[in-house]
Amino acid sequence: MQNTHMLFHSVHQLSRELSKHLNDALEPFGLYSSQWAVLFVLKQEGTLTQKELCEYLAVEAPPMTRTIQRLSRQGLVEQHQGADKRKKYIMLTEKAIGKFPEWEAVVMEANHTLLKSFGSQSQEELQALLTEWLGMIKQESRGKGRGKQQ
Amino acid sequence: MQNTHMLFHSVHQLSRELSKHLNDALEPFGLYSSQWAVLFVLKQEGTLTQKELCEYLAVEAPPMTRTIQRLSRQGLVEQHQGADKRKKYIMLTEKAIGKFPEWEAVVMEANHTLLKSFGSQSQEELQALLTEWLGMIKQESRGKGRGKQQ
DNA sequence: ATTGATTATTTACCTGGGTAACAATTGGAG
DNA sequence: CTCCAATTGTTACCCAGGTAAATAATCAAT
Repeated sequence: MQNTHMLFHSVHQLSRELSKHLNDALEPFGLYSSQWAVLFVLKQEGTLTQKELCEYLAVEAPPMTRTIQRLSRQGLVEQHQGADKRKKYIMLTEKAIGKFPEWEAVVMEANHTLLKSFGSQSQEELQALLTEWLGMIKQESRGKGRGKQQ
Repeated sequence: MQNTHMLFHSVHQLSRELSKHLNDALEPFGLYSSQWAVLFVLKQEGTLTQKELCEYLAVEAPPMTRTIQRLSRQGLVEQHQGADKRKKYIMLTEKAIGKFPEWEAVVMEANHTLLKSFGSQSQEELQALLTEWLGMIKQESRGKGRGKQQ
C-alpha cells in the first residue's frame, strides 16, 4: 500500500498551501507567517522567554531567534533580560498591541475563506485526527531520546 | 473561534514532523525528502519533463530544478532533451533503479513506524479529509487567477 | 571557591519552498 | 517572413525550518 506516500504528500502539500495563503493575507502589513505565529502567542500569553516560545510553537531555537530579531527590528517586540541573565523575556510593544486587532481580523478572514467550503464537522474531525497522530509521533520520539550521557 | 489557528498549526507541525522522520530514514543513503519524492514519481511514471514533475508534486519550477540538479550530480537521474528543445525529459539511471528497492524498503518501514499506533481507519479518514480540503483550496485558487492580461 | 555539567541563546550552514526576472525556444498573427 | 506572445527552464534572492558548534550564564559537587 503506497497510500502512505499519498497521505504524507497530502499533509505536506496542505501545509504549504495554508502557509502561502497566510503569507498573502499578511503581506500588506509587512508580516510573515512565522512572525504572526509569535505575535499571536505573545498576545495570548503576555511575556514569555524564547525557550517557552519555542516549546509553545514546537520550533527549534535558531529560527525563533531570527524571527524575534526581525520583530524587534520592526518595533513589534521588546526583549528584557531577567534575573537569570541567560533568559530573554519577550513581550509585545504598545505598537504591536495597537495593530494586533487589524492583523487578527485579516488573518481570521483569510482562514475563514480557506474553511468556508469545509464543513465545521469535517474541521473538528480533522483536528481530532491530527492531534491524535501528532501525539503518537511525539511520544514515539520521546522514547527514542534515551542515553543522553556523553 | 480561534481553533482555526490550532488547526493550521497542527497541519504545519505534522508536516514538519513527517519530513524530519523521512529525512532521518534517508540519511544513510545521502538522500533528502525532496529527492525521494522525485525518485518515487519517476519510478512510477518512467520519463517525465520537469514541468510534469512539478505538476505531479505541486511544486514550483525553481526548487525542482535544484533537486534534479542534485540527483543528476549523484548520478541518479538522466536528462535528455527532446524534439522541443525547451523541454528536458528526466528519467532514473540504472544505478537509481538498482538501489530503489532498498530505499523504498527503508521509507516504507519508517512510514509504518509513524503509522503503527494510528488505526488504518483513522488513516483513511484523515486522507479523505485532507483530499477534500485540498481540493477546495485548489479550486478556490483557480477562481482567483483571472485576468492574466498584461 | 573552583571546576564541571547544564541551560539559553546565538552563529553558521544546510535543505525546502516561494516569487521575480531572465534566456531560449516555440508557435501564431499579420 | 516577421514579430510578438506563450512556454520551459534557469538564476538570484527571499522566508521557514533543521542540526552542529560556540558563547554565556547558572547550577552542582567537591
